[in-house]
Amino acid sequence: MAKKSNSVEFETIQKVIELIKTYFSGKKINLYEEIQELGIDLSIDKKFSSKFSKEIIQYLVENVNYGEFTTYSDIGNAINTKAYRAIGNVMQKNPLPLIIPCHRVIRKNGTLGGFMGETNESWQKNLKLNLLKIEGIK
DNA sequence: TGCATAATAACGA
DNA sequence: TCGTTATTATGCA
Repeated sequence: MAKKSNSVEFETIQKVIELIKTYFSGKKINLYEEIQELGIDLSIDKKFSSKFSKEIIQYLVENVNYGEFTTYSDIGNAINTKAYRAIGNVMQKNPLPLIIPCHRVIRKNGTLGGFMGETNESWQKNLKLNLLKIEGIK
């Protein structure tokens, strides 16, 4: 039976789940690369429209690996802007949280910042903290 | 505590 | 569409 080019085999999904399990077990893997190697198209060009947002995401997937973290101002320096709030806006629209490591972006003063649109105490923000703990950051 | 700074959503016209 | 305004996962004086 013919499968559409943009559909994904169940087997592939299982592999993705294994990757995520591996990630949560504490092993250092690059989810973005590993998942893309399974043949799933995660190209940033398709997920983000503006050049501004592409630069931010590219910086993240290329420079912030497992166990590392960055700050909103670091990203600002990297792409030559002081619009730190705009960077947060891009994160909020991240279609692939976890895979694109927006949880590794924290505030310069050491506090967490937000996650998945939430700034107050919430399960989303708590999740961010726990992800960082798993990676040995916080 | 205020202001700068860029993107985006929400409006009206 | 297009201009204006409010909002934002920030940072710094």
